[in-house]
This record gives sequence, C-alpha cells and structure tokens, in this order.
Amino acid sequence: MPKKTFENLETGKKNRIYEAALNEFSRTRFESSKVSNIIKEAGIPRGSFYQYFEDKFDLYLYIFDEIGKRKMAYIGDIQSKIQEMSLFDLWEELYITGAKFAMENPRLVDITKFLLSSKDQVYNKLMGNNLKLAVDYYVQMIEVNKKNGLIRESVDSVTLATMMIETTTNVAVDNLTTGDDFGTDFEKMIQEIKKRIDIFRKGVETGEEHV
Amino acid sequence: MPKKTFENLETGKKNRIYEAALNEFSRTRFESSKVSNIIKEAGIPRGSFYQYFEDKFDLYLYIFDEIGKRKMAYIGDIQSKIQEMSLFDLWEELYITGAKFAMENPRLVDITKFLLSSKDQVYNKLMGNNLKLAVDYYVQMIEVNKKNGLIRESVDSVTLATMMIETTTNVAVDNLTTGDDFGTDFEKMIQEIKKRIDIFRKGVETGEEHV
DNA sequence: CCTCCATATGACACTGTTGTCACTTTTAGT
DNA sequence: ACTAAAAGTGACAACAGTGTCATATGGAGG
Repeated sequence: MPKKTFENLETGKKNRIYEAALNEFSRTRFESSKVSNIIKEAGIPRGSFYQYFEDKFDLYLYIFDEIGKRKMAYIGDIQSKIQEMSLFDLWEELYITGAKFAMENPRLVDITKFLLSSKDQVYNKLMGNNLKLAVDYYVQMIEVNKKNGLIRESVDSVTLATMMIETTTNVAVDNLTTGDDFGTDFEKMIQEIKKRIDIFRKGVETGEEHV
Repeated sequence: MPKKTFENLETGKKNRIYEAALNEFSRTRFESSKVSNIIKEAGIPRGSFYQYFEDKFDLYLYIFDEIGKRKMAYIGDIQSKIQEMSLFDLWEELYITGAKFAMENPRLVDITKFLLSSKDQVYNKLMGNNLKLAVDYYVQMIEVNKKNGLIRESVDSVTLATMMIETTTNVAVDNLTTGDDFGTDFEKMIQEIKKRIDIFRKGVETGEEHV
C-alpha cells in the first residue's frame, strides 16, 4: 500500500497518478506495464514515484483496492434483497447493474480482465477467494429458490451458480465471440442480458420433447 | 513461418525445439515469453534459433499452426454429422471431444487461453475470425433444429450460439470459478458437461411457473 | 584432397527497464 | 531569518532481453 507521502499529496497530482496508472494497467497486464509510462503520463519524476510507492506492485495493489471500493459503492445494497426477490429477478438486477458499471468503467473492466486471465500468484492472491465467495453467494440464492419450489431440484446448484457467474462475467466484459462490446448502447446490452436470462429460465427446447 | 533450415532439421532437434516452445508459450503469454528460455531448454545456441525462425513471433505462429492441425485431426469429422443429429446430441459430442482434447493437452489449452485473453493485434489476427466462424457454425445448427421444431423459435440464435461457445470454452479450459481443473478425472468432467447441457435444454425453472 | 556453400555458434551491440542515491528544493516551526 | 525534516529530482548502475554478425564447422561434389 502507498506510503503516507502519497496520501498527503495534493488532489491534483494524486489524481494524475491514479489516472495514469489506470491507463497503464488497462493497456496491458501487470508484468508488461511500465513505471516509465505512468510517470511520463502523470508528469512526475521517477524519484517521486518511489517516494510514493514501494514499487510497481504497490501501486497495483492500491489501484485494485480502489476498484473494489468503487464497485462496491456502485453495486450497493442489492445484497439485502436476497430474501425478497426470486432468483432471476435478483440476477437480472445484479447482472444489469454490473453491466452498467462495466460500461461506464471500461478501464476497470480491462484491469479485472487481465487479472482474471493470469495464472500467476498475483491472481490467486487477489481474485481466488472472491470467486469462491461469489459461487457461495449464488448457491445460497439458488437453494432458497429451490425450497420455494421455483427451481427444479434436479439442477445442480454449484453448476448453475458457476454458469451464471461465467455468463455474467462474459457479457459484463463483452461478447467473447461476437467481439461486440455494445459501445455505449445500454439498451442493446439489456436486451442481450434478458435473452440470456430467459434461456436459463426456460431452456431452449420446445415443450413436447421432455417430460 | 519457419525457414527451410528448420524444416530440414533432424527430427530429434526439431522436436526438442517444439517441446521447449510449447513449454515456454504455455508458461506465459507471448510478450513475456523468452527466446532465451527456449534455446536453453532445447539446447541450441542463440544463433541457430535465428537460423530457423525470423524471430520469436515466427516460432509462435508455427506453434499456433501446429496446435490447430492437431486439434482438427482430433475433432475429426464430427462436422459431417450436422444434418443427422439433434443440436444437443451433437453439442454433447463436440463438447466432450473438445474437453478430452483439452485434458490430454494442457499446454495447448494454456497457450490458447493466453491468446484468448490478450486484446492485442496478435489476438485479432489469429483468433478473431475463428470465433466468428464458430458462431456461424452453431447458428446454422440451431436454425436447423428450430425448423425441425426442436428449439423454441423465441430463442435468439446468435445469443444461444454465443452462450454455447462461451460455456464450451470455459469447461474445456477449467472451471473459472471453482478453480477445479478436473485433473485427469474424465468421468467427472463428463458429468459436469451433461449437467450444463441439461440446463440449456430444459431451463432451471419448475414447470408451474411459465406458460 | 580441396573447395564451396549451407549451417552453426556465441560474443556483442543495442535497447529498454527498474529501483537507488546523492543532491536540491520546499515547508513549517521557532 | 534560520534550520531541520520532508519531499522532490534525474542521472545512473544494474540487469535482462533481443537480434546480428563475423567467424567456425562440416559435408557433398569435383
């Protein structure tokens, strides 16, 4: 975490550094990011950088922490609704809110994406546990809905939870396959999300087929 | 693509280079891979490397090409069955075959994974079009099944195709969320795949809910 | 045995990066 | 105004990698 020297900085400079770091870490993954680029863009001398942070990773941790805070603030208190809403209504809300956040913060998404796709220790340290918690959270929702008779008992909760999270991650990020990133077309994204949720709810086969 | 010097090489040396490249490119993404590591492991001098390949990227292209060939040989002629089988039977076959290939060739999977997660020109050059073709292929299958009355008309073909491919990619690679890579437990992987396909077919809601 | 061309080789020039450190400037307290 | 601590600064040493090039080697044909 940053040294107090950084905390004490005037907002302007602090912000330039934050912005430059965001640009650099969303441009490329951690290993190939360069302190040189960051200080050039922020317009601070090299020496100062090391006055503020232990090293590159120290800054990265700080940025990662900030992203987490901002995301949490954005997602807000949806958590509390878990008992009141059905799985899919709740999911839709989570999904759309997440997608909106992603759309408004493309750089944060890129950073997360880079992290998700690294298999090194950095990843395990920062993300590993988060995902396990997310799975637990979804499993919990699913179980409640099974008890209420809304979800088939024969569906494996962990499998469903995993699929839901994977799906959420993919559209939140962009369409893996079509390369479509929805630009700023929020409506289009919502339509896509609803189509996806519908498939999860009802399946795609016609009624005649199975029992 | 490699120079003829490389093609002319005795099988032993050629193979050592191939193996070393596979190790290096599956260890880390292209940008951070090192010619130094490859030549050290293959036991060839630096100069020789540049006798065989234009540069690092030239070798990468070669490896990528090889992976494609081997994968194609493995997947084989499933293509021809498109008219005879229902969407999900066909998908299950594609899915399981792909997963088996992935399980047997973890290094190839890692390389693909690294490529998938890069957003640079390398990716677009090598993968962009592949994915579009895959989507088209799935869409085509889906349309056939709609005509036969097996799939609800109200399902968006492109959305479904995209979701199917994303799902396939994820389990083929590993469980994004649980971190479970199934090791060599082929049976367990098949079970997981079947559970996923079942959710796509039938949806997860109980019958009472919707029309 | 000689010659010539393809191939092999590793030292090296070049580039780019990180983190350090000796020195300068600013700030704040007296 | 004086001084001590804090913050700022950029030249630089250390390192790590790439691709090149002058030179060495070997084998096929004469």
